[in-house]
Amino acid sequence: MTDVIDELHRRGLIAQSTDEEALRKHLADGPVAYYCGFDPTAESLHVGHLIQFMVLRALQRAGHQPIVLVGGATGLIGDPRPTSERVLNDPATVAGWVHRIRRRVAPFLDRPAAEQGLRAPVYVDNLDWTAPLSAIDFLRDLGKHFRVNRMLAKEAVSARLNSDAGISYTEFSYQILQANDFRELFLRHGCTLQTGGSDQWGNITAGVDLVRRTEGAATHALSTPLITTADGRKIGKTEGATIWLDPELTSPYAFFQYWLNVDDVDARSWLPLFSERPAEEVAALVAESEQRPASRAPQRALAEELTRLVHGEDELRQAEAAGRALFGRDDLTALGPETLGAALREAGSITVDEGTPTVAALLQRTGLVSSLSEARRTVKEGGAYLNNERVTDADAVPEESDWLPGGWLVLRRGKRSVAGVRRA
RNA sequence: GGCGGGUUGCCCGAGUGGCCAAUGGGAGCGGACUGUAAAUCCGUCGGCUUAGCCUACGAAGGUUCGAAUCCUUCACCCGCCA
Repeated sequence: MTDVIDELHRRGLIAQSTDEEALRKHLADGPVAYYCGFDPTAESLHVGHLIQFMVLRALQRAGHQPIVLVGGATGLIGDPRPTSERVLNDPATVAGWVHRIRRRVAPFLDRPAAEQGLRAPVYVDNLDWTAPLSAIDFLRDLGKHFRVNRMLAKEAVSARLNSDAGISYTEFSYQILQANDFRELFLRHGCTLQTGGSDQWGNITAGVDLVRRTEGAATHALSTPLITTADGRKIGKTEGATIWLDPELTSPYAFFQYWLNVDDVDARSWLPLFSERPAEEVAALVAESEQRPASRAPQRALAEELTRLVHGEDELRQAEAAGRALFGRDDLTALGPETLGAALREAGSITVDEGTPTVAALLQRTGLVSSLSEARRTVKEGGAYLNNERVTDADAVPEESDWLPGGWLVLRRGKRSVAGVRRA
């Protein structure tokens, strides 16, 4: 059996760790309960969170016991960002996000448990033990174990102390809550390893320290590096929009397309992180990309594997088929109403009931452009297409003969943005 | 508390009475080239009922035929002095 730590290193998933030899030995001694926490700061997790699941899954495959924590409590407090204070979210909203996120996250670890007989994940919410905590308990039982000097030295805190924004007492306290999570999970589930992003390192080690002080036990920690594009931007942000894991926010088609369009440099460096293929296959795909960039081998592998992981096999098939249909540049009438309809629904579509609006209006209504002025501009620039034919008059109304079988119009802006219009 | 400087479009940054929807750069968007890539080049880049009109240069008033540009008050930011 290969060592998980070796695998994680090979894939570039480890940024920092506590005593690595001790951790290796600990993992070799038998199943270890380990956890990673996710704070509900939005209604869905995004592509940036995927890397945590890669770590969780690798450990699960190695026979260990995953625990997934959704921070119903810490999400109400907010961990200090280096730049500015967070805006507090409404408790009811946060509770809603907790449910939504938990539901979406299940397949990552539940599926391997069901299909490969691996250990099923335990789901917890830190609100369960944090809400009952009184101010007296908090200050006497937890606060006594934290030296302010050390708390101030944590990177997240010191960055804020040196900024104009300063830091509220609320966010300053965050690390105590996260540390207590580790302690609670140690006591409740025998959890001895915490994983998370490198930006969480201070909070994670605070937990390791707390468990040592209060329980006299040694625990471990691993952090993942921050994944960025070659030009230094965070993963999963395109044209200002975030790529979410929730299909209601980012369609499986858009998700698939995001990975397919990653540029060569990033695709090569990201593939080992996100692919669970054997090392040799990953290396071969990267080599192929270097010799024959047009193959887009790493991009395809990423798109395929991750769409399958996040959205499932069926959605993957549909996203792939939609891409093929819409980017084929073939005669659209050759597609057949079922294929065309399915592809356009994946890509995004609208329905018109009364008389057909102008092309400009349709561009706007499908969301391909944000205003009529932009629609006119796009047409003028030669970037608008109706059924793969360049549109020259923004105010023209599609003719009867433009409607494709099934009652569809295919609208495109530029090379990649496609939307369907369906006649009711 | 005193003195001085600043607040311009997504961001940076010109503009100091009409020729300003506002120079330039970046981001974005489109086109060409490609591989649904990068780089490069070209174009575009507030809105609308688009040869015109409306809204915009921190906020509110004022002067003027006419203001981003002048005056007054307010808010915020940055220096120097206390």
